Amino acid sequence: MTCILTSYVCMFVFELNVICRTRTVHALTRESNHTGVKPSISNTFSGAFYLIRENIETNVEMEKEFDRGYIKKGPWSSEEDEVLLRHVTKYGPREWSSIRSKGLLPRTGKSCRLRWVNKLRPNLKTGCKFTAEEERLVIELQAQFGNKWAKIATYLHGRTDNDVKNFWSSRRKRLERMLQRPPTLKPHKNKGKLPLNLVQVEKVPPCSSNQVEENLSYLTSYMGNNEVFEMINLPDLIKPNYQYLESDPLSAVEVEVDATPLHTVPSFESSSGYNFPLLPEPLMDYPLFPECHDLVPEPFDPNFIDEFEQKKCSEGVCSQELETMLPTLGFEGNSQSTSSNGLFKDFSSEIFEYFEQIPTSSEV
DNA sequence: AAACTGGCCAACCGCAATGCA
DNA sequence: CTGCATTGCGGTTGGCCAGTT
Repeated sequence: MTCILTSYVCMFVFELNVICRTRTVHALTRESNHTGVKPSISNTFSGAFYLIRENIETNVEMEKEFDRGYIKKGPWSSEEDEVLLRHVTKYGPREWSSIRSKGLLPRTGKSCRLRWVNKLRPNLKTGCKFTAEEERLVIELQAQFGNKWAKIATYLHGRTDNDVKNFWSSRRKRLERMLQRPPTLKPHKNKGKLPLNLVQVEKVPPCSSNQVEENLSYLTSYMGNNEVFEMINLPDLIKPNYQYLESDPLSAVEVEVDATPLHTVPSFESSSGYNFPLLPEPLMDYPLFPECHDLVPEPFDPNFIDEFEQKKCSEGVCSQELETMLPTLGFEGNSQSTSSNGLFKDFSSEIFEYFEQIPTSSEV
């Protein structure tokens, strides 16, 4: 009896999770209602489609469209998200192509997978900026692995390869732009701060975004100053294995900027070249922005996906799957996190605005 | 107030790897 | 072994938004 009740509670809570998560996604992401695309069957179809399938209505025209091979592209609707989440709940994050072949969504398997991985997966730190620590980690890992974003992302709790890639890309663009254009010190950008050219490098702790920029401004403002170029070319002291330093001035500057004084970064092996600490497994804990803590109720489970395989249930959603999925609500078996705070703490306040709008069963 | 610019991010595309018949 | 389907990954694009001119 207890089990049954627990299952029902879990089911209910998971449904809430599904609803809230999809609402959250769309509260956080900008719904592009004005994409400029003409309203056509392409636009109206996908939203209506799940209703057709879910409610087992028949709309011959739309079914024909689907059968004709119509594939929707572009932004995802909350309805589509819900359908996708239901599929993943039922079958696990797999069989992406079957979502289309079963007629659940007019999306390609690739598109579905991408949506799940980047937006719907549990424990994603959606809308949360990279912390200084994450930034530093990305820089280190990128130097170690190159542009292996998926690999790098496994070391960053709650970040997708797309997140890392975008972060790196915009960071790189920023740096490029700053190097291309001699900085003009604008007073309004340095309110209450020392003039950038007075910043002492040795006082700058390991990189945060602002500090990186300040450092860069400091460096670029001294372009042409031999002393600075000597500093930039310190890789032999700091990161001797960087081969590309001399050929890529941008990288050189990045390294200089990113190069933290050795004594402040215990994880660096300074004596035997640039040996990053071995990272056989994704890091399980790292500092977060205070506002991000709530988004990550428990350590990331790198085997999350595997658990679907181990716990594949013959029909519907079993309680084990729910346990796997429910960590996003703090139901991972940790009694402390099942408090009311823990239950909804990973949702922004916005979500409850949406939530209140959801009609109750009696209203429906 | 309008135009411009840069940052951010979601999503697409092409290619490679893998699995399977 | 081969060909096809599926999955995963990295690069790229395009749209929105906020800040600046």
